[in-house]
Amino acid sequence: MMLVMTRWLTPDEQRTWRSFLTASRALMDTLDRELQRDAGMPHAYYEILVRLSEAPERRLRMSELADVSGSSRSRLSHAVSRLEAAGWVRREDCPTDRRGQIAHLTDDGFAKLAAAAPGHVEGVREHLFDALSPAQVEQLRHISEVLTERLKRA
Amino acid sequence: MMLVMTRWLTPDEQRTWRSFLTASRALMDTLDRELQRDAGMPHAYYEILVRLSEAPERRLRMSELADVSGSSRSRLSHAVSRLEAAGWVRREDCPTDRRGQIAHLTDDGFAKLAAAAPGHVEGVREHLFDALSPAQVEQLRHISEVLTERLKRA
DNA sequence: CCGATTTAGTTGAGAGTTCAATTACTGCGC
DNA sequence: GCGCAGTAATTGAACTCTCAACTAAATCGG
Repeated sequence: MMLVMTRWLTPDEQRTWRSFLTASRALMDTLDRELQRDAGMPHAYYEILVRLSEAPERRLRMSELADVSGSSRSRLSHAVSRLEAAGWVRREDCPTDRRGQIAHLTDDGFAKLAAAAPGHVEGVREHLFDALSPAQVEQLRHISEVLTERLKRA
Repeated sequence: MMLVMTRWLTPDEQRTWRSFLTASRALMDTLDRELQRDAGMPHAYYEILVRLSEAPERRLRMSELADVSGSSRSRLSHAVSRLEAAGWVRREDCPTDRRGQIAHLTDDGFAKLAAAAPGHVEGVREHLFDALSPAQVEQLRHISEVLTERLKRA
């Protein structure tokens, strides 16, 4: 029989955890809703377009795009299929690896992104940065980097 | 014609935003996956059970449950249907408002929650609190509370 | 070089979420 | 009381995401 003492959360941790949960959920939901309303796409799709737009020649291997956009491969595959149907992304064969596919942001996709970006950035500013002091921004960055680092190991 | 200067993000804000996005997504994905694997339910369902378990008599009006669990009404409705099918929740008529429904956590549901909680709490501790100093926990709580407060207005 | 393992990417099914429409009831104003 | 705006909750369709299974190609060990 397995018997391990659970390290329950202290009241302070409990409060922190619930606040964090509520805040990040509300923030993401709000931004997602705004993006859906103004640009007709979920935030996950927006991020795919952003990452592609920053890549050299606006091209990225599927697996690399999955990594930087925080998607599973399967999710990315489905998403790119939709983005391709919308005409915002095209798939190309990889010349050096015949298993590979390269996602390429089209001009239409870039235009779409350029049109959506100001509104979205305004949302991020309004709902996140306008609420925080410079010191808190610094703290949040540090905390997020520590967490990201730790979660990458797992 | 609408013409508003976009207040773009500074490099520091950019970095913070992306880190936060990556970290919170990774954290939620990890906890969701663990909960799905160990308890066969997504985190959203787990939270519904938690909130019910804390309510007087383990009963809560649907709309109130939606509020505290951060669900839309529609989402909650679908979710409770599933939880009801699993035998963890029952719906009852509200005696004071004939439009109302009351969600009631069953004994099976409570047992299920009690079984799932230690593993989940361990995950929260491992992936979140073990990575942060007490000062950072304090900072994160404060930041989250500010954000929650602001997002509630919108 | 060859079989075994690993990696890249896709696919389909099932599960969860969203959005808009719908039903039913409450409570307000007159 | 009566009509009417607002509230409670559900529903179905469309969409997104997850998981496991699958194909195909690269790579590794002998």
